[in-house]
Amino acid sequence: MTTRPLRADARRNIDAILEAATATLARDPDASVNDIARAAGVGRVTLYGHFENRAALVSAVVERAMADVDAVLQALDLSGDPAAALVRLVDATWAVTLRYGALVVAAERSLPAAEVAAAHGAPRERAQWLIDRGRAEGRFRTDLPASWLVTSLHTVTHAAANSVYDGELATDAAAHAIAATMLGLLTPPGEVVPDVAALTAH
Amino acid sequence: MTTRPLRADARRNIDAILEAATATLARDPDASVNDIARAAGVGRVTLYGHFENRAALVSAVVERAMADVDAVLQALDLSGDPAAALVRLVDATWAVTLRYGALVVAAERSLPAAEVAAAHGAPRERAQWLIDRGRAEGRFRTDLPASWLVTSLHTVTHAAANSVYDGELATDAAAHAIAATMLGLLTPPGEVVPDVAALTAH
DNA sequence: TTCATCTCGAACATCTGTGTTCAAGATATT
DNA sequence: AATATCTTGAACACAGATGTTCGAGATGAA
Repeated sequence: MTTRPLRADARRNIDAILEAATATLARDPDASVNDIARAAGVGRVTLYGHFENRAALVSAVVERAMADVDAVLQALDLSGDPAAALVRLVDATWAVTLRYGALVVAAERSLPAAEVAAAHGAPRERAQWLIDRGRAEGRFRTDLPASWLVTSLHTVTHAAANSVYDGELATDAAAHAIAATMLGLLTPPGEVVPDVAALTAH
Repeated sequence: MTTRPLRADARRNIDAILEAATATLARDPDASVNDIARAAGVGRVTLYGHFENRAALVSAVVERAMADVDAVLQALDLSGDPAAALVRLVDATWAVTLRYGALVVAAERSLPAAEVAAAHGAPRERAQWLIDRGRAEGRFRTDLPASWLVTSLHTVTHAAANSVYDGELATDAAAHAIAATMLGLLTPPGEVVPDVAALTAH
C-alpha cells in the first residue's frame, strides 16, 4: 500500500504539532491534547486528524526524541580514561535531558511499559557499558550493583534538570555539578576522588 | 467553640481512613478517593463525612506523617564524625521513605505549594545542617552548592525506594547502597572515599 | 430502651479530558 | 479555475473523578 503524498500545509502542521508536543510535554507531562494543539497553533480536530490517539502522539514524540538522543550518544567517544569518558557522557546526557525533560514521565503514563523500556534501554546500556569498563579497570567502585550506579546517574541528572527548572541551579553550573557528583559517586572506597577540571583539560 | 466528642465507631473509621490513605497514597499518589475509602473498608460518603475535601484528607495524612518523621529525626544524634552521622541520618531517612514513599507526590498535586514546602523544610534543614558541619570540618566537598548536595541525597533516597519497589534492589541492601553512594558523593576531590563498614563499626 | 450519632448505597450534579461527527470554509495542487 | 485535500469551531457522546443529597438502617451512649 503506497501512502499518498501529504499536502504541504499538512506536513507543516504535523511538524508543528510534534514540536509543540515535545516542548509542552517536556515541561508538563500531564498536558492535555488541547494544550498541545493550542501550543502548535492548530485546532484540536486537526491534531486528531493526524494522530489517532493521545498515545499515538506521545509515541511519535518519543520516537523522534529517541532518534535525536541516539544520534548524540552514538557520536560519543567513550574510549580512553573511564572517568574522562564519563564526564563526556554526562555532558551529552545533560544536554539531552535539558531538552526533553519530563517527557519520560509522559511516556510512562500513556505508553505500554514495553515501549518505555525499549526507549530507556539504549542509553542505559551505554552507561552500563562504560561503568563496567571502569569497574574492570579498577576506577569505579565494585561494592555496589552496577544497575544501582546507572540508576543513580540517571536520577541525579533528572534532579539537576528539576533544580535548573526551579532556579536553584544555573544551567551551566549544573553540567559541572552533575559530573563532579557522579565522579564522587563512582569512586571506589579507599580511592581518591578525581577532580573534574583535571579530566576536562585537553 | 467546643467540639463534641466523637462516637467510638467514628473515631475508629477516621483512623482506618488515615491509615489506608497513607498506605494507598504512598503506593499510588493518584489514587482516587474511592480507592482510599475501599481500602479503609468504608463508604465513600463516610469518608466525605469526616474530611471536607480530597485536599483536606491529604493534608491530614501529611500532617500525621510529618509528626512521625519529625519524631524519628529529632531522636537522632548527629554529633561526632560527620560521615558516621551521615550514615545514621541516611538510615533513619531511609526507613521513613520506605514507609511514606510517593506520599510527597500526592501532596505536591493536591496541596498548596506553601504547605508542601513547609513539610519538606524540616528534614531538608536537618540534612543541610549536617552537610554544612561536615564541610566546615573539611570532610565534605565544598566545590558544589550545599543545596545541590542536599537535593542529591534526597533524590538518591527516592531512587532507591523506586528500585526496591521495582525489585531491582533488596530492601536491606538498599540502605547500605544509599549510604555508600552518598559518602562518595560528598567526599571532596583529592580526598579518599571512606568505607561505610568502617563507620558503622561500634 | 431510647435517641442522637454515624454509616452507606444510590442517585445526582459538575468538571475535565478524550475522541468523534459535521458542515462550512480555506488552501494547495494541477 | 477546478478540485481534492486540509482545517476548523461547534456540538456531541463518553468516561472517570469529585462532591452532595437523601433516606433507610445500624450502632454507640445513657
